[in-house]
Amino acid sequence: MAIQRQNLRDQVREELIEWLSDGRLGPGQRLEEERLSRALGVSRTPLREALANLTSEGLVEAIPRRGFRVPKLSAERVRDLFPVIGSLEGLALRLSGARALELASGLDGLNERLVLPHLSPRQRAEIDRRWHEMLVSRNPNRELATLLERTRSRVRPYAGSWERGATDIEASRAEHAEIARLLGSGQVDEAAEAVLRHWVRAIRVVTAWIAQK
Amino acid sequence: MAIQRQNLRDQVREELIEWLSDGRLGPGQRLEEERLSRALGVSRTPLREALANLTSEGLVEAIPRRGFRVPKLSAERVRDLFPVIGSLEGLALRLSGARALELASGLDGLNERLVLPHLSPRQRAEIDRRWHEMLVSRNPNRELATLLERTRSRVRPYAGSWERGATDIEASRAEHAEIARLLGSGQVDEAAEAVLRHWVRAIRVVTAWIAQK
DNA sequence: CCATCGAATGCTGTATACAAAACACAGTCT
DNA sequence: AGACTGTGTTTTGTATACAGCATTCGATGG
Repeated sequence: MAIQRQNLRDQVREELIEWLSDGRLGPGQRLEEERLSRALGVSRTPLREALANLTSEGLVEAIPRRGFRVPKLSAERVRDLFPVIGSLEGLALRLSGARALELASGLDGLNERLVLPHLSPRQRAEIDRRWHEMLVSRNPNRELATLLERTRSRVRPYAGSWERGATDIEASRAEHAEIARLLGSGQVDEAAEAVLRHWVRAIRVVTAWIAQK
Repeated sequence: MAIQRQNLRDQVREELIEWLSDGRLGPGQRLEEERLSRALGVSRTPLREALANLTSEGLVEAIPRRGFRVPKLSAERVRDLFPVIGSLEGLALRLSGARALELASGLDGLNERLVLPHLSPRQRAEIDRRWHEMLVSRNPNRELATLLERTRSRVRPYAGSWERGATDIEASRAEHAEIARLLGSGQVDEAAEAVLRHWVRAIRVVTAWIAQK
């Protein structure tokens, strides 16, 4: 049972996150308040409150006197955010402790699907997302969980790099497998380090993809 | 020279953060929009946008149909946030690399002042804040810096625990010194671990202080 | 034909107005 | 006496109106 949200601000917020995730709002796009509010069926006030909300999470950016935009793809942002996510996921693992042991098989199951040949970049990104989601699912720290979720949603627009050629999918699969193996054998600290390395290595891949576009 | 902010939303935001930091707005307090907007000299619209903004950072919380409040002190929040901060500061150190070496003497200088006998809890908290600020000042990762700053500002209301008796000030000083020593000798990874331990140990102190109040 | 200046248009930033929900308090009923 | 209901007041949530800035497109001059 979903929580009944009572104010438009939060409903609009969730809807915008949805639109940002599925690409209906893409990087660099300008968010014209009048058009958007009509599309959402609300007035500009709750829309602007939702946008102000998303601004501080970095999902949209506000340029004074020029309104709101979806941030453009930026190699610098990838370089900065990926290690942060890696570090936070590592912390999540360490805080999961023994509860993380049982994750290994589930992680492996998802991981195998990552390399299926017929997948679209979007599908692959979705599997990867769920893999990382499962990875931290035993973490009891709520603040960490929301922080991770929010930070990860900021790198959602970079999911396009999962196209063949751009990402060495087999390398990712192997790293995932190694992390799951370490986890399964109780080497949580080592797994945490491997997660960080995994994200740091991904920087090269994604920045190269950005440059080549 | 401060950046000339052009919209009221951001100005109000900064002002509210100021009020939250210096205690003019204390934990549990209700934020009546009409009164606040009059006090700030703006209308409710930019105020609400600023509040919506602060909501997603956790500095205020929104209760539907009941407005905005300053979050109450909560032991759970301390347990959750402190390790996150510790982990992020550790990452900041590791990303600082060799640039962190030169920090040691400055850190020690501040650290000595932490134990001066005549300080108020507020002054001690301020010195501690500046110590940690300096600790991560060589980190080149902007995203990490803002994330750290924001997360740290959420635990600002817990600064009252710096009163004598509540916090073992000497223990903090010793931990700071150890971190600076590791840093000075180039053992950055060990320093990062020590920072995390430092924050984890502080959980006990601060939760005890909350309970005893 | 190109460049530069200016007016028009569209959009943002802010204020205000209105409706609906929550709260407080008093009066009434059990 | 205690609890409940009803009314008045306060406060939030949303919509709309208005002013001012930015951008764009066209006109005019070189």
